This record gives sequence, C-alpha cells and structure tokens, in this order.
Amino acid sequence: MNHLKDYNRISPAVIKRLPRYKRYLSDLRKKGIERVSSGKLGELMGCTASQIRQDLNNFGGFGQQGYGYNVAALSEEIDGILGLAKNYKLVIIGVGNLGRAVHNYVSAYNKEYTIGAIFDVNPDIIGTNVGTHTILDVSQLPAHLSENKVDIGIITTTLDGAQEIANLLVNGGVGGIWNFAPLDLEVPEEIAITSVHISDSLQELTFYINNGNNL
Amino acid sequence: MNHLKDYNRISPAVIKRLPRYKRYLSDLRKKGIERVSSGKLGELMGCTASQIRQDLNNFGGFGQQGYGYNVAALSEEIDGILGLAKNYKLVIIGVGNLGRAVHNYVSAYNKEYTIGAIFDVNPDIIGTNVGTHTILDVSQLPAHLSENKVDIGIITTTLDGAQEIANLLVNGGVGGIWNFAPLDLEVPEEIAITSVHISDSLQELTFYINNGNNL
DNA sequence: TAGATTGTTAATCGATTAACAATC
DNA sequence: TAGATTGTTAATCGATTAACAATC
Repeated sequence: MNHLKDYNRISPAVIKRLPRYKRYLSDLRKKGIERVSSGKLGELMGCTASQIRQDLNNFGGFGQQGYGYNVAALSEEIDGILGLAKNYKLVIIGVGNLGRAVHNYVSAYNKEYTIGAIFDVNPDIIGTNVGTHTILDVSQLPAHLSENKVDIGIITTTLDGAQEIANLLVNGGVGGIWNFAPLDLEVPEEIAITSVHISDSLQELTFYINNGNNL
Repeated sequence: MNHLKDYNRISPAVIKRLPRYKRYLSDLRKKGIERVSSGKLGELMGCTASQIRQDLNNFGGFGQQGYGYNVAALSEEIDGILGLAKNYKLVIIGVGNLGRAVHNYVSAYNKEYTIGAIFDVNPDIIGTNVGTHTILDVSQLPAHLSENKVDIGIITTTLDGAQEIANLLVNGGVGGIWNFAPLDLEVPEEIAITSVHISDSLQELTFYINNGNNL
C-alpha cells in the first residue's frame, strides 16, 4: 500500500497538508466524483497543481498521466500514509467541556481510535459516566498505563499540572500526546506530540482583524 | 506604542509565533524575571536567537544592546501588535461541549474579549443558560448582528450548516471568524478567518507516531 | 572602558512554483 | 493517434541562520 520511502525526511509542511487533502477528497467522494486532476484539485483547495503533485510524489506515484488521480484510491493511500489503517488506544485526562468535546469527537470514529479510559481530578465528577466510560481518578492513570497498552494520551486539563500529566504518560509508555493545554510540553524526542493551542489561534485571528488578512 | 510599520507585509510564520512569545514572556514575568536576552529566550523556546531578533524587528527595536529585552515591556508590545489592547465583541454559534469550552475559555478574559450572545439550533437547550448567557435560537442571529456591532463570530457547530452560519456572520458584518468546524469556510478576503482543525491535528499526530517525530 | 547584546545585512537553507519530457 | 496530465528536474521565492558593526 505505501511505497516505503523514507518518510522521516519529508517536510513537516507536507505532513500538515495531508489531512486537508483527505478532507477535500472525502468531499469529492461524497459528491460521487471518481477522478480529479491536480489542476482541478488545486483550484478547489486554492493551491497550485504543482504543489499537489510534489506533495503526493513524496509518498509514491498515485496518479496516471492523461487521467489524473482516482479519488477513492488516493484517499485510501493518504489514510495509509497517515497510519489510519491501524487502531489506536487513547486515554483522556481532563473531563471538562473540552475533554467531553474531544471524547464525543473521537467516539465518532468506528475503527481508527478507541478510548480506553478517561480521568479527572475533580471528586465531584469522578465515578460519573461520559458515554460508556466512567471517569476515573487521575491517581489511577499510572496503573491503567501499566496494565494497558495506550497509544495516545490526550491532555485536556488546564495549564496547571499538564506537564506532570505528560510525565506520567511518558513514563507509562504512550506513543504520543495530543495536547490541548496552553503550554509547550517537554517530552523526550521519541514521543510524538501535537498541540492544539486554542488561545494562540484566537490571538492570531485578532491580529488579522486589525491588519488585514494574510495577503 | 507600535512603530507603525507595514504590518501587511510581515510573513504569516512570524505572526503565528507571536502568541508563543507572549506565552513564554508571561511565564518569565510570573517567575519575576525582569530581562531576557534573545540568546536566553531562544534557549527556552528551542529556536535561534537570530530568529527572535528578526521576528521582533519586524515591528520595532524593542531591545537594548548589552542588556537584552525588558520582559514586561516586550510582553506589552506584543499585546499591542496583536491588538489585545482593544475589546472585541463575540458571538458563539453552537453550544455543545466545544462551544461551552470556548465560552469558558473566553469568559476568563477580563478585558480583551466579551461574549455578546450565544446561539444554537437545538430546541432542547435554547432558552437555557450558560454562565450569564441564555442560549438563543440561531434564527435570531441576523437580528442580533444588525443590532449589535460584533467583531468575531465563533463557529463551534458541526460540519453541516457551518458555511451557512459563516454567510450569516459575513452578511452581518463581523470582522473575523474563528472556525472550529472541520472544513475550510469560504468568506470574502476582507474577512479575517482562523480555523482550529482539531481532526487534522489528530491525524498529523498519528503520522508522527508511526514515523518518528519531526526531526 | 570592556563586555554584552542588539539591529541589520549577507549567506544559507528549504519550500514552492514553473517547465517539460514521459506516458497513459 | 492526439490530448491530457502526470512525475520530476530546474528556477524562484521566502524564511531561517550566521555574521558583525553599532551601541548600550
């Protein structure tokens, strides 16, 4: 399925664009469109055909001259590249509104991601249910990690204590951390980490409101 | 306060880093550290001193040779650049868990952002309260926009209908849109828009879990 | 004054776009 | 076959880093 190139040398800018390609392809698929050229896709996405071809050719030659790309096939290739063919076990730490939103969101996946357990520090909600999960005390996190293989730890706590949670996750052997707390966590470099910095995003928007959009 | 250069020509990469500088400076401030050199800050942030000086000099010369930067003063300069000295009126459309999380988050600001009204389509929650706000029917959004100056519309709905909400916001004269729905909204180019693509972020993380971190 | 560190120019590096031969 | 469109190399553009004179 994937052409076994050296994915480590591929620019982060390219990787960041893959989910976006996936969104547009899934859109085309819904509309029943079978094939698309880099030219047409570039028009839809607001980027150059050249960029699309360059990006995809990092991973393999998925197109066909004179035809373009098969939408369904390309979409599946991208899933393969991203690693969405596998299943990942998750834990969520912090079950406030944001944690619940992420819980809902991830629960909608039927294959790729499975929530193993959810944790909080607030005694008022520990023991209550969210969907099919019961909120556990965060003190049980290390035990859970040692008894279960967990791929991704999701941090939806506030700033305070987020680094300590990250340490527990790292020591518990997770493969990656999905961080929503407003700080840059320090983790060993073999641990993958992606942060969603919500407040940064609002401040960026504020700049562009005052200074005209990114053109 | 700001040195009135042409902020429109500044690279988006620089703008994206400003909130991050702000976070580190506020951290130093909390620790009671008064001054910092680009060298020391670069060490903390994991970037070059050169980049920090280049970034800041897009906006003005905030440092002093032989001394470095005054933490508090630089922090306030960055606030000014981002436009955080003003107050912005917001509306939130979509009061599920994500909308509530954003509501909480924004409510914590005391000066910069003020929530004017919140909207949803779900009759079960319309009329109920979130903090001091009563959830309004989304059909009342156009009227609200014509009666109130709204700076930022926050879209925390699902994919379906998000573009229609964006159209209402644009027609209602908002200055910018903060989008959490998993699509690229189409808006006129004079409208600032920043999206938080949560699902894209998880997929990016998944890639790095499988392929080693961004090094 | 001497040392430190900036502001800024020049050099390098990486990412995007253009061009075109290969080929379906 | 002729037309379309890819894969890929070369050219351009932009962003990062290095270097250093200016100066506090």
